Amino acid sequence: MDISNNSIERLCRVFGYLDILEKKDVEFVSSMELAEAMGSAAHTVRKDISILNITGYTRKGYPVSSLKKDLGNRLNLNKTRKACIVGLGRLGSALLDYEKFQEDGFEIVAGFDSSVNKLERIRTDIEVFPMSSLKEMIVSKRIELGIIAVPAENAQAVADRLVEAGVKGMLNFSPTKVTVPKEIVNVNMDFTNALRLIAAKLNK
Amino acid sequence: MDISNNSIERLCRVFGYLDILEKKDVEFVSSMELAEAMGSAAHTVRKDISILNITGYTRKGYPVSSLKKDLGNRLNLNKTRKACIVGLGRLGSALLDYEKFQEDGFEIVAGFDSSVNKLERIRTDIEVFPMSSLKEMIVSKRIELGIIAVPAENAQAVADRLVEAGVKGMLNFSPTKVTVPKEIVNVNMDFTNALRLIAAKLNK
DNA sequence: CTCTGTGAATGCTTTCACAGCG
DNA sequence: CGCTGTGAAAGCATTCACAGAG
Repeated sequence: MDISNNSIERLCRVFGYLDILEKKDVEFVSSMELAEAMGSAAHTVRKDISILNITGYTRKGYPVSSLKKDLGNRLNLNKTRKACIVGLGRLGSALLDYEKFQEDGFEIVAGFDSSVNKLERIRTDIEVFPMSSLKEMIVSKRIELGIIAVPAENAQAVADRLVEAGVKGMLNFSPTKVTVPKEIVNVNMDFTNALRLIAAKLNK
Repeated sequence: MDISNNSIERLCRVFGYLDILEKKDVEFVSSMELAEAMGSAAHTVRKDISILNITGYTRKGYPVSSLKKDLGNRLNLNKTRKACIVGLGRLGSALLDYEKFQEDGFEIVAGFDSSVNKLERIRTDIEVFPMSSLKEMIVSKRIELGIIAVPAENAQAVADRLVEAGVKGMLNFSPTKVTVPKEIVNVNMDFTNALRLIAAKLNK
Protein backbone atom coordinates (compact mmCIF):
# COMPACT_ATOMS: atom_id res chain seq x y z
CA MET A 1 0.00 0.00 0.00
CA ASP A 2 1.05 3.53 -0.55
CA ILE A 3 0.75 5.62 2.56
CA SER A 4 3.10 8.29 3.75
CA ASN A 5 4.85 8.41 7.05
CA ASN A 6 3.02 11.54 8.06
CA SER A 7 -0.30 9.95 7.31
CA ILE A 8 0.59 6.94 9.43
CA GLU A 9 1.70 9.15 12.25
CA ARG A 10 -1.52 11.15 12.14
CA LEU A 11 -3.65 8.04 11.93
CA CYS A 12 -1.89 6.59 14.96
CA ARG A 13 -2.87 9.70 16.86
CA VAL A 14 -6.43 9.41 15.61
CA PHE A 15 -6.41 5.85 16.88
CA GLY A 16 -5.40 7.08 20.32
CA TYR A 17 -8.14 9.69 20.32
CA LEU A 18 -10.74 7.13 19.25
CA ASP A 19 -9.78 5.09 22.27
CA ILE A 20 -10.76 7.99 24.50
CA LEU A 21 -14.04 8.52 22.65
CA GLU A 22 -14.83 4.84 22.85
CA LYS A 23 -14.41 4.87 26.60
CA LYS A 24 -16.85 7.77 26.76
CA ASP A 25 -19.31 5.71 24.72
CA VAL A 26 -19.39 8.21 21.89
CA GLU A 27 -20.90 6.56 18.83
CA PHE A 28 -19.99 8.79 15.94
CA VAL A 29 -17.29 11.33 15.30
CA SER A 30 -16.96 13.75 12.41
CA SER A 31 -13.78 14.49 10.50
CA MET A 32 -14.10 18.01 11.85
CA GLU A 33 -14.02 16.93 15.44
CA LEU A 34 -11.11 14.61 14.83
CA ALA A 35 -9.26 17.39 13.07
CA GLU A 36 -9.82 19.74 15.96
CA ALA A 37 -8.49 17.21 18.44
CA MET A 38 -5.43 16.47 16.30
CA GLY A 39 -4.70 20.06 15.44
CA SER A 40 -5.05 19.37 11.74
CA ALA A 41 -7.66 19.98 9.07
CA ALA A 42 -10.84 18.04 8.37
CA HIS A 43 -9.89 17.25 4.79
CA THR A 44 -6.56 15.87 5.96
CA VAL A 45 -8.31 13.50 8.32
CA ARG A 46 -10.74 12.38 5.64
CA LYS A 47 -7.98 11.88 3.13
CA ASP A 48 -5.85 9.88 5.55
CA ILE A 49 -8.76 7.62 6.41
CA SER A 50 -9.80 7.19 2.81
CA ILE A 51 -6.28 6.07 1.87
CA LEU A 52 -6.98 2.98 3.96
CA ASN A 53 -10.33 2.46 2.20
CA ILE A 54 -12.25 3.02 5.38
CA THR A 55 -15.53 4.84 4.93
CA GLY A 56 -17.89 6.75 7.17
CA TYR A 57 -21.50 7.82 6.94
CA THR A 58 -22.72 10.97 5.37
CA ARG A 59 -24.29 13.38 7.86
CA LYS A 60 -23.09 11.30 10.82
CA GLY A 61 -19.35 10.93 10.48
CA TYR A 62 -17.38 7.84 11.37
CA PRO A 63 -18.61 5.16 13.79
CA VAL A 64 -16.08 5.34 16.62
CA SER A 65 -15.71 1.66 17.47
CA SER A 66 -15.61 0.34 13.97
CA LEU A 67 -13.23 3.05 12.81
CA LYS A 68 -10.96 2.22 15.69
CA LYS A 69 -11.10 -1.47 14.89
CA ASP A 70 -10.44 -0.87 11.21
CA LEU A 71 -7.60 1.52 11.83
CA GLY A 72 -6.14 -0.94 14.29
CA ASN A 73 -6.28 -3.72 11.73
CA ARG A 74 -4.77 -1.71 8.93
CA LEU A 75 -2.04 -0.26 11.15
CA ASN A 76 -1.33 -3.43 13.12
CA LEU A 77 -2.32 -1.81 16.36
CA ASN A 78 -4.79 -4.38 17.57
CA LYS A 79 -2.50 -6.95 19.02
CA THR A 80 -0.46 -6.40 22.17
CA ARG A 81 3.27 -6.26 21.56
CA LYS A 82 6.00 -7.03 24.02
CA ALA A 83 8.80 -4.60 24.62
CA CYS A 84 11.87 -4.37 26.81
CA ILE A 85 13.85 -1.46 28.15
CA VAL A 86 17.62 -1.39 28.03
CA GLY A 87 19.28 0.95 30.50
CA LEU A 88 17.69 1.43 33.91
CA GLY A 89 18.96 4.83 34.88
CA ARG A 90 16.48 7.50 35.88
CA LEU A 91 14.85 7.68 32.51
CA GLY A 92 14.83 3.94 31.89
CA SER A 93 13.28 3.16 35.23
CA ALA A 94 10.69 5.89 34.75
CA LEU A 95 9.77 4.27 31.45
CA LEU A 96 9.55 0.84 33.07
CA ASP A 97 6.58 1.99 35.05
CA TYR A 98 5.02 4.26 32.46
CA GLU A 99 1.45 2.97 32.68
CA LYS A 100 0.36 4.47 29.39
CA PHE A 101 2.40 1.88 27.51
CA GLN A 102 0.42 -0.96 29.01
CA GLU A 103 -2.89 0.79 28.48
CA ASP A 104 -2.13 1.24 24.85
CA GLY A 105 -1.22 -2.31 24.05
CA PHE A 106 2.51 -2.28 24.65
CA GLU A 107 3.60 -4.59 27.39
CA ILE A 108 6.98 -3.96 28.99
CA VAL A 109 8.08 -7.43 30.00
CA ALA A 110 11.73 -6.92 30.90
CA GLY A 111 14.35 -4.37 31.84
CA PHE A 112 18.10 -4.75 31.34
CA ASP A 113 21.12 -3.02 32.78
CA SER A 114 24.80 -3.79 32.96
CA SER A 115 25.07 -2.62 36.55
CA VAL A 116 24.23 -5.30 39.09
CA ASN A 117 23.94 -2.55 41.61
CA LYS A 118 21.08 -0.92 39.72
CA LEU A 119 19.37 -4.24 39.19
CA GLU A 120 19.39 -4.88 42.91
CA ARG A 121 18.21 -1.48 43.97
CA ILE A 122 15.43 -0.95 41.50
CA ARG A 123 11.86 -1.21 42.77
CA THR A 124 9.44 -2.36 40.14
CA ASP A 125 7.08 -5.21 39.37
CA ILE A 126 8.73 -5.83 36.06
CA GLU A 127 11.48 -8.41 35.83
CA VAL A 128 14.97 -7.02 35.40
CA PHE A 129 18.04 -8.81 34.10
CA PRO A 130 21.74 -8.23 33.50
CA MET A 131 22.81 -7.37 29.96
CA SER A 132 24.32 -10.81 29.60
CA SER A 133 20.87 -12.36 29.35
CA LEU A 134 19.57 -9.88 26.80
CA LYS A 135 19.40 -12.22 23.85
CA GLU A 136 18.19 -15.20 25.82
CA MET A 137 15.29 -13.26 27.32
CA ILE A 138 14.31 -11.54 24.10
CA VAL A 139 14.12 -14.87 22.36
CA SER A 140 12.36 -16.78 25.10
CA LYS A 141 9.86 -14.05 25.89
CA ARG A 142 9.31 -13.27 22.20
CA ILE A 143 10.02 -9.58 22.67
CA GLU A 144 9.45 -7.58 19.52
CA LEU A 145 10.42 -4.07 20.53
CA GLY A 146 13.45 -2.61 22.26
CA ILE A 147 13.54 0.71 24.05
CA ILE A 148 17.02 2.19 24.36
CA ALA A 149 17.62 4.35 27.41
CA VAL A 150 21.39 4.17 27.77
CA PRO A 151 23.93 7.00 27.41
CA ALA A 152 24.80 8.12 23.89
CA GLU A 153 28.13 6.35 23.83
CA ASN A 154 26.56 2.93 24.34
CA ALA A 155 23.50 3.40 22.18
CA GLN A 156 24.88 1.91 18.99
CA ALA A 157 26.28 -1.14 20.78
CA VAL A 158 22.92 -1.74 22.44
CA ALA A 159 21.11 -1.31 19.14
CA ASP A 160 23.40 -3.89 17.55
CA ARG A 161 22.72 -6.38 20.31
CA LEU A 162 18.98 -5.80 20.09
CA VAL A 163 19.05 -6.42 16.37
CA GLU A 164 21.15 -9.51 16.84
CA ALA A 165 18.68 -10.76 19.44
CA GLY A 166 15.90 -10.40 16.91
CA VAL A 167 13.78 -7.38 17.85
CA LYS A 168 11.82 -5.92 14.96
CA GLY A 169 11.60 -2.33 16.10
CA MET A 170 13.41 0.08 18.38
CA LEU A 171 12.60 3.31 20.16
CA ASN A 172 15.80 5.17 20.86
CA PHE A 173 15.85 7.71 23.69
CA SER A 174 19.55 8.37 23.50
CA PRO A 175 20.72 11.60 21.90
CA THR A 176 22.56 9.73 19.15
CA LYS A 177 21.20 8.44 15.92
CA VAL A 178 21.75 4.71 15.70
CA THR A 179 22.18 2.81 12.48
CA VAL A 180 20.20 -0.37 11.98
CA PRO A 181 19.51 -2.72 9.08
CA LYS A 182 16.76 -1.31 6.95
CA GLU A 183 14.24 -4.01 7.79
CA ILE A 184 14.35 -2.91 11.44
CA VAL A 185 12.06 -0.01 12.28
CA ASN A 186 13.79 2.66 14.30
CA VAL A 187 12.33 5.79 15.82
CA ASN A 188 14.38 8.39 17.62
CA MET A 189 13.22 10.47 20.57
CA ASP A 190 15.91 13.00 21.11
CA PHE A 191 14.91 15.33 23.94
CA THR A 192 17.73 17.75 23.48
CA ASN A 193 17.08 18.08 19.81
CA ALA A 194 13.45 18.77 20.57
CA LEU A 195 14.50 21.68 22.76
CA ARG A 196 16.85 22.91 20.06
CA LEU A 197 14.03 22.75 17.58
CA ILE A 198 11.89 24.87 19.87
CA ALA A 199 14.67 27.39 20.33
CA ALA A 200 15.20 27.58 16.59
CA LYS A 201 11.54 28.19 15.96
CA LEU A 202 11.21 30.86 18.63
CA ASN A 203 12.10 33.83 16.49
CA LYS A 204 10.72 32.94 13.14
CA MET B 1 13.67 33.58 5.83
CA ASP B 2 12.18 30.59 4.18
CA ILE B 3 13.28 27.35 5.70
CA SER B 4 11.25 24.25 6.27
CA ASN B 5 10.63 22.52 9.53
CA ASN B 6 12.43 19.43 8.37
CA SER B 7 15.46 21.44 7.39
CA ILE B 8 15.52 23.11 10.79
CA GLU B 9 15.21 19.80 12.52
CA ARG B 10 18.06 18.31 10.50
CA LEU B 11 20.25 21.33 11.04
CA CYS B 12 19.68 21.14 14.78
CA ARG B 13 20.97 17.59 14.67
CA VAL B 14 23.93 18.67 12.62
CA PHE B 15 24.60 21.28 15.27
CA GLY B 16 24.66 18.57 17.91
CA TYR B 17 27.05 16.46 15.88
CA LEU B 18 29.36 19.41 15.30
CA ASP B 19 29.58 19.80 19.03
CA ILE B 20 30.98 16.29 19.30
CA LEU B 21 33.44 16.90 16.47
CA GLU B 22 34.56 20.14 18.03
CA LYS B 23 35.36 18.40 21.28
CA LYS B 24 37.47 15.95 19.33
CA ASP B 25 39.30 18.88 17.76
CA VAL B 26 38.27 17.92 14.25
CA GLU B 27 38.84 20.89 11.95
CA PHE B 28 36.90 20.10 8.82
CA VAL B 29 33.94 17.92 8.02
CA SER B 30 32.49 17.03 4.64
CA SER B 31 28.83 16.99 3.73
CA MET B 32 29.29 13.28 3.18
CA GLU B 33 30.44 12.60 6.70
CA LEU B 34 27.67 14.74 8.15
CA ALA B 35 25.14 12.90 6.03
CA GLU B 36 26.40 9.56 7.22
CA ALA B 37 26.16 10.62 10.85
CA MET B 38 22.64 12.01 10.37
CA GLY B 39 21.41 9.13 8.29
CA SER B 40 20.59 11.42 5.40
CA ALA B 41 22.15 12.26 2.06
CA ALA B 42 25.08 14.54 1.32
CA HIS B 43 23.12 16.79 -1.01
CA THR B 44 20.45 17.23 1.62
CA VAL B 45 23.04 18.41 4.10
CA ARG B 46 24.58 20.80 1.59
CA LYS B 47 21.21 22.15 0.58
CA ASP B 48 20.13 22.69 4.16
CA ILE B 49 23.33 24.53 4.97
CA SER B 50 23.18 26.62 1.83
CA ILE B 51 19.66 27.77 2.65
CA LEU B 52 21.23 29.65 5.56
CA ASN B 53 23.87 31.16 3.26
CA ILE B 54 26.66 29.37 5.04
CA THR B 55 29.47 28.19 2.81
CA GLY B 56 32.26 25.66 3.10
CA TYR B 57 35.51 25.11 1.28
CA THR B 58 35.95 23.11 -1.84
CA ARG B 59 38.03 19.96 -1.34
CA LYS B 60 37.98 20.40 2.45
CA GLY B 61 34.38 20.58 3.52
CA TYR B 62 33.04 22.80 6.28
CA PRO B 63 35.20 24.21 9.10
CA VAL B 64 33.70 22.60 12.20
CA SER B 65 33.92 25.47 14.66
CA SER B 66 32.80 28.20 12.36
CA LEU B 67 29.97 26.12 10.93
CA LYS B 68 28.81 25.40 14.44
CA LYS B 69 28.99 29.04 15.37
CA ASP B 70 27.14 30.13 12.24
CA LEU B 71 24.46 27.50 12.60
CA GLY B 72 24.08 28.49 16.22
CA ASN B 73 23.60 32.11 15.27
CA ARG B 74 21.12 31.44 12.52
CA LEU B 75 19.14 28.98 14.59
CA ASN B 76 19.34 30.86 17.88
CA LEU B 77 21.19 28.05 19.54
CA ASN B 78 24.14 29.98 20.91
CA LYS B 79 22.63 31.45 24.02
CA THR B 80 21.68 29.41 27.05
CA ARG B 81 17.96 29.25 27.67
CA LYS B 82 16.23 28.64 30.94
CA ALA B 83 13.59 25.99 31.26
CA CYS B 84 11.38 24.57 33.98
CA ILE B 85 9.71 21.22 34.42
CA VAL B 86 6.11 20.92 35.50
CA GLY B 87 5.17 17.60 37.04
CA LEU B 88 7.72 15.77 39.15
CA GLY B 89 6.57 12.20 38.86
CA ARG B 90 9.01 9.58 37.70
CA LEU B 91 9.45 11.06 34.28
CA GLY B 92 9.57 14.67 35.44
CA SER B 93 12.18 13.99 38.08
CA ALA B 94 14.25 11.97 35.63
CA LEU B 95 14.17 14.97 33.30
CA LEU B 96 15.16 17.31 36.12
CA ASP B 97 18.52 15.63 36.31
CA TYR B 98 18.98 14.87 32.63
CA GLU B 99 22.51 16.19 32.25
CA LYS B 100 22.36 16.43 28.48
CA PHE B 101 20.04 19.41 28.72
CA GLN B 102 22.59 21.42 30.63
CA GLU B 103 25.42 20.36 28.33
CA ASP B 104 23.51 21.54 25.33
CA GLY B 105 22.68 24.97 26.56
CA PHE B 106 19.35 24.40 28.22
CA GLU B 107 19.37 25.15 31.90
CA ILE B 108 16.67 23.61 34.03
CA VAL B 109 16.23 26.16 36.78
CA ALA B 110 13.03 25.03 38.47
CA GLY B 111 10.65 22.14 38.96
CA PHE B 112 7.00 22.38 39.92
CA ASP B 113 4.47 19.98 41.33
CA SER B 114 1.12 20.30 43.01
CA SER B 115 1.92 17.61 45.57
CA VAL B 116 3.76 18.93 48.62
CA ASN B 117 4.63 15.37 49.38
CA LYS B 118 6.58 15.00 46.16
CA LEU B 119 8.29 18.32 46.66
CA GLU B 120 9.53 17.21 50.03
CA ARG B 121 10.71 13.81 49.03
CA ILE B 122 12.49 14.66 45.83
CA ARG B 123 16.29 14.60 45.86
CA THR B 124 17.83 17.00 43.40
CA ASP B 125 20.03 20.07 43.29
CA ILE B 126 17.45 21.98 41.33
CA GLU B 127 14.98 24.16 43.18
CA VAL B 128 11.44 22.85 43.33
CA PHE B 129 8.25 24.77 44.03
CA PRO B 130 4.53 24.25 44.47
CA MET B 131 2.31 24.97 41.48
CA SER B 132 1.04 28.10 43.20
CA SER B 133 4.34 29.86 42.57
CA LEU B 134 4.55 28.88 38.91
CA LYS B 135 3.95 32.29 37.43
CA GLU B 136 5.95 34.15 40.02
CA MET B 137 9.03 31.99 39.48
CA ILE B 138 8.77 31.98 35.69
CA VAL B 139 8.65 35.73 35.67
CA SER B 140 11.35 36.36 38.24
CA LYS B 141 13.76 33.77 36.87
CA ARG B 142 13.00 34.75 33.27
CA ILE B 143 12.20 31.21 32.25
CA GLU B 144 11.56 30.87 28.54
CA LEU B 145 10.71 27.22 28.13
CA GLY B 146 8.27 24.92 29.90
CA ILE B 147 8.50 21.14 29.93
CA ILE B 148 5.21 19.42 30.64
CA ALA B 149 5.46 16.07 32.42
CA VAL B 150 2.02 15.78 34.02
CA PRO B 151 -0.70 13.23 33.27
CA ALA B 152 -2.74 13.73 30.11
CA GLU B 153 -5.79 15.08 31.93
CA ASN B 154 -3.86 18.01 33.38
CA ALA B 155 -1.71 18.80 30.38
CA GLN B 156 -3.93 21.45 28.83
CA ALA B 157 -4.41 23.26 32.14
CA VAL B 158 -0.67 23.31 32.71
CA ALA B 159 -0.06 24.54 29.18
CA ASP B 160 -2.53 27.38 29.75
CA ARG B 161 -0.78 28.41 32.94
CA LEU B 162 2.63 28.30 31.30
CA VAL B 163 1.40 30.49 28.48
CA GLU B 164 -0.19 32.86 30.93
CA ALA B 165 3.08 33.02 32.87
CA GLY B 166 4.86 34.04 29.70
CA VAL B 167 6.92 31.11 28.45
CA LYS B 168 7.72 31.23 24.75
CA GLY B 169 8.01 27.54 24.04
CA MET B 170 6.87 24.24 25.46
CA LEU B 171 7.92 20.62 25.22
CA ASN B 172 4.98 18.41 26.00
CA PHE B 173 5.65 14.88 27.22
CA SER B 174 2.05 14.08 27.98
CA PRO B 175 0.18 11.85 25.55
CA THR B 176 -2.30 14.59 24.72
CA LYS B 177 -2.00 17.29 22.16
CA VAL B 178 -2.26 20.67 23.83
CA THR B 179 -3.55 23.78 22.14
CA VAL B 180 -1.58 26.98 22.50
CA PRO B 181 -1.68 30.42 20.90
CA LYS B 182 0.12 30.33 17.59
CA GLU B 183 2.98 32.55 18.71
CA ILE B 184 3.98 29.93 21.28
CA VAL B 185 6.17 27.14 19.96
CA ASN B 186 4.97 23.74 21.01
CA VAL B 187 6.60 20.38 20.40
CA ASN B 188 5.02 17.10 21.39
CA MET B 189 6.90 14.02 22.54
CA ASP B 190 4.33 11.32 22.72
CA PHE B 191 6.00 8.06 23.71
CA THR B 192 2.99 5.89 23.13
CA ASN B 193 2.41 7.27 19.70
CA ALA B 194 6.04 6.61 18.88
CA LEU B 195 5.52 2.95 19.74
CA ARG B 196 2.35 2.88 17.69
CA LEU B 197 4.21 4.35 14.78
CA ILE B 198 6.81 1.61 15.07
CA ALA B 199 4.14 -1.06 15.22
CA ALA B 200 2.42 0.40 12.17
CA LYS B 201 5.63 0.43 10.20
CA LEU B 202 6.58 -3.12 11.14
CA ASN B 203 4.83 -4.87 8.31
CA LYS B 204 5.11 -2.48 5.45
C1' DC C 1 -28.76 21.05 4.26
C1' DT C 2 -24.59 18.34 6.31
C1' DC C 3 -20.82 15.59 6.11
C1' DT C 4 -18.09 12.10 3.46
C1' DG C 5 -15.02 10.77 -0.53
C1' DT C 6 -11.78 11.83 -3.97
C1' DG C 7 -9.65 13.25 -8.49
C1' DA C 8 -7.22 17.32 -9.68
C1' DA C 9 -4.44 21.31 -8.60
C1' DT C 10 -1.25 23.39 -5.79
C1' DG C 11 2.60 23.88 -3.18
C1' DC C 12 6.61 21.78 -0.81
C1' DT C 13 10.88 19.05 -0.31
C1' DT C 14 13.98 16.30 -1.98
C1' DT C 15 16.86 14.84 -5.45
C1' DC C 16 19.58 15.49 -9.47
C1' DA C 17 23.20 17.01 -12.20
C1' DC C 18 26.52 19.74 -13.20
C1' DA C 19 29.16 24.32 -12.94
C1' DG C 20 32.72 26.31 -10.13
C1' DC C 21 36.58 26.38 -7.29
C1' DG C 22 41.00 25.15 -5.54
C1' DC D 1 40.41 15.21 -9.29
C1' DG D 2 37.29 16.03 -4.78
C1' DC D 3 33.92 18.51 -2.68
C1' DT D 4 30.84 22.58 -2.44
C1' DG D 5 26.80 25.29 -4.25
C1' DT D 6 22.59 25.67 -6.58
C1' DG D 7 19.12 26.25 -10.29
C1' DA D 8 16.03 22.93 -12.37
C1' DA D 9 13.42 18.58 -12.35
C1' DA D 10 11.08 15.15 -10.13
C1' DG D 11 8.55 13.30 -6.62
C1' DC D 12 5.37 13.87 -2.54
C1' DA D 13 2.00 15.58 0.43
C1' DT D 14 -1.49 18.84 1.28
C1' DT D 15 -5.26 21.37 0.01
C1' DC D 16 -9.16 22.36 -2.84
C1' DA D 17 -13.54 21.97 -4.61
C1' DC D 18 -17.19 19.73 -5.69
C1' DA D 19 -19.92 15.36 -6.64
C1' DG D 20 -22.55 12.03 -3.98
C1' DA D 21 -25.39 10.28 -0.39
C1' DG D 22 -28.89 10.69 2.87
